[in-house]
Order: sequence, then C-alpha cells, then structure tokens
Amino acid sequence: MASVSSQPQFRYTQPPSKVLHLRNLPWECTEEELIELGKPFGKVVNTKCNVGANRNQAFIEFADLNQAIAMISYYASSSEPAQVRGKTVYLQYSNRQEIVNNKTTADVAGNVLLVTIEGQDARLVSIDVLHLVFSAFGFVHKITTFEKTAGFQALVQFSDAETATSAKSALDGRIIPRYLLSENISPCTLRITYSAHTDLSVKFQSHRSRDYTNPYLPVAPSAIDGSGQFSLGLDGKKLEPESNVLLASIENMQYAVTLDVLHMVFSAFGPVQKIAMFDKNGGLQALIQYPDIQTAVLAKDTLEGHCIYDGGFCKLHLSYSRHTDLSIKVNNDRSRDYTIPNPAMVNPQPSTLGQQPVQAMGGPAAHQYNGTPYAPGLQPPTMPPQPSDGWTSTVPAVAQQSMPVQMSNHHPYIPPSSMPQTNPGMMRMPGQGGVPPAAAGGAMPPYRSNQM
DNA sequence: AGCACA
Repeated sequence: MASVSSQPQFRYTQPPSKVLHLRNLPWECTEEELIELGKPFGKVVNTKCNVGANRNQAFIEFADLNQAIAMISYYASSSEPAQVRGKTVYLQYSNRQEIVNNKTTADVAGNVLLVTIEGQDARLVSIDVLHLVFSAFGFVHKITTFEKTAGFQALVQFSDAETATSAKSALDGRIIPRYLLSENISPCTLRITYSAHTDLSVKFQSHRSRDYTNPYLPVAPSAIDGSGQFSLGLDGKKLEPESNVLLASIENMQYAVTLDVLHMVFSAFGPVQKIAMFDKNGGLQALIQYPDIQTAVLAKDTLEGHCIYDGGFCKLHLSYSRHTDLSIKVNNDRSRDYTIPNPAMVNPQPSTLGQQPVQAMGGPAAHQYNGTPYAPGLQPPTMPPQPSDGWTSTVPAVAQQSMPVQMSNHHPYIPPSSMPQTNPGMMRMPGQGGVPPAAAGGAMPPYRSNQM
C-alpha cells in the first residue's frame, strides 16, 4: 500500500533556489565566513550555520535567485572548489525557498542565561552552588530554578549581556566543580543558552529563587521553620541572607584566639577588611568583614564547624551578620580596620595581604576563567589535602600564596606554648571527607578553557 | 558529504 511517491532525497540536480545548502563545513563555521563565501556572487540576506547533527552544514540565502545560480554555476565549472578555512565545501540548491528562523532566542545574547543542569543528581544542586559558580563572572542579580521536561533548569540574571556571555562561554558544557557538591552527588553538566528574559520576577527568597539585589525581600513562608529562623531549603542550606560580614562564635576556647589568629584564618579566602571581637554570653564572638559577599560565603561554608586548634578546641560557628560595614573606632587587640594603614601598629598586616586575590577575582581575569573561578585566596587553602596535614603545615602554604614576605618575619598567630601537636583531625571538612587534593592544591582547574 | 524544529 505504501506508495513510493516521495522524491528521491538526493537528486543530481535540484531546482534552483535562492537558498543554497552547504555541507562539509569546518566545525563551528561562522555566519561571517558564510557571507564571505557568498559575497562575490551577490547579496547574502540570511544565513544559518551549524546545521545538522554534526553542525557542519549551513544555508546561504541570496537576495536574488540569479545570484544563487551564479554561485552554483561558478563552482560547477571552477577547478578550485568552494572552500572555508581550506576545507572543501559542497554546494547545492536547497529544497526550500527561504531560510526560516535563522536566529532563535537561544542564539541572541542577553543578560539572562537559561541553564540546564544535567546529571543523575541535578535536582540536588542547590541554588547556592549555582550562585557561587556564576558569581565568578560578575554580580548575579537573580536566580530562579524550575523543573521542565528538559529537567532541572535555572535562569541566571546578570547585569548585562557581556557578563552573561563570559559566563556562558566559560561554563557551557562543563561540569560543576566536584568540591562544590557533596561527594555522593554524581557529576552535573551545565548546558547554557541565552534566555529571552531580561528581568526575572522573584517574589520571595526561597530554595527555588533568589534576588541578590534585594536581601530584605521576604523569605517564602514555606522556607521558615517554627522557630522563626530561616529554615532549610531542599538542599539543606540555610536561607539566612548572605552578607559580606560573618559572625563567628568560638566554642570550647581552650586556647587564646587572638585578632591575629582570626585574621590569618579568614584571610585564606580573601582580604579581610575589618575584625571586631567581643564577649557575648560568656563566649568570644567576632565579626569579620570581607569586601564582598561571595568571599564571606566561601569562608563560611569552608570553615563552619571546624576547629582552629586540634582536639575540638576553638570550634568555629559562623553565620551571616546583618552588618555590611563595621565601624572600627580604634585599632587594638580586639578590633582592627585593615583597610586603614596604621604606622603606629607594630603588626599592621598591610592590606596587600588579601588584595591580590581580590583583584584576581574581580578584575578582568575573572572573565577569562582559565582556571578556578575562585582566585588563589578563594580556593580552600586552609583545607589540608590529606587529613594528616595539620594547621602547622597548612599555614605556610597559605602564606606562600598570599604573603610571601610578611610571613617570614613573624608568626603571631601561633601561640607557641599553647599550640597543640599537629594532628590528623585538624581543620578537615566534617562530613564531607575534605576537599579533594587536587582542588585543595589548586592543581585542578574546575573548568578548562576550550578556546584554541 | 546530502536539508533547518524555533
């Protein structure tokens, strides 16, 4: 019954069309190259490249049929085949009369990215992890997440299309760095296109959506627990508004925790601007101010629950402060403003200590993204690659990264008499088995540039 | 090296 009425798919000759079908193009051939190729024969009014499963086919549409005929005729009799980048390109009339929908929204650069998280455990990737990943390229305004047939997706809003583009080109097709995810989560690949959105609508801060431009946006009722505290999202992350200022409380303080100790510990993640220590509820607390939220987030996530000294001594508990800029009246042993050079201080810890990482992160280098998104100071340098490495061996590693000179002069942060023996238990990641050695050592760029 | 799915 099946009448074989369809035309043979490949005929030796096609009826003329002002649209030409090109094949055997080099990988990721550009629109510009197609225009170059067709220009000698007439006006190219439209193109479509990267067509087909291998993305090596394309279409060129001329303004006039005669121009298409001229091109076909020329190469039909030419001894030199049509070429792009030295590769022979095969031409024929297309079986359509015009190129339709040359550009999809996914091709038009915009400030909002549509991110599809692929992988078995894609749904377990928290909005905070996404925020951290995308913040490497610039300020992330808003994120919304949702489930579609395509799977777990997110819209990530940047200030402008340029920033979005830098994030897209660096992250598309890459996996989320393993050390940002729990170790039992299987690899998650990011697929990124542009979204047609320009401004996302976020009504509440929740485990599904965030507006980082408005930290005081109400938290979704569903995300608040009975105690009135910020509750947990599906990922178990707190929905407490992030801040560039951390509140540290120190539990079981058997050893003196000085300003210098705190400065050393927290400088591992970026420049510490100010520290203020005070007593509260019979314990020691401190406010630590970073220049930006993302540094504070990383410091908090990395240090929370860890002990400054081995044996469970001086255990850190971190939360975000509501402060954004501490007011340091006087530099003394309890409070210090590291942004103000103070010649009177014996140990001012010049601000060069932390500024290098910040420049590396905030400057143009961040857009390059040829390595880790977290500048030197933002890697988890305090995390020993192996549990057998302790505080004493870790600190010099930090020093080498950020302050090669200063560290050789004084070690104010190690109380010699109180410094416990180096021990396997110190400063390792609780419950996560620590940062993978490659990540901790900085040897493994989470994303590698694929530009060649 | 053989026709586009937004």
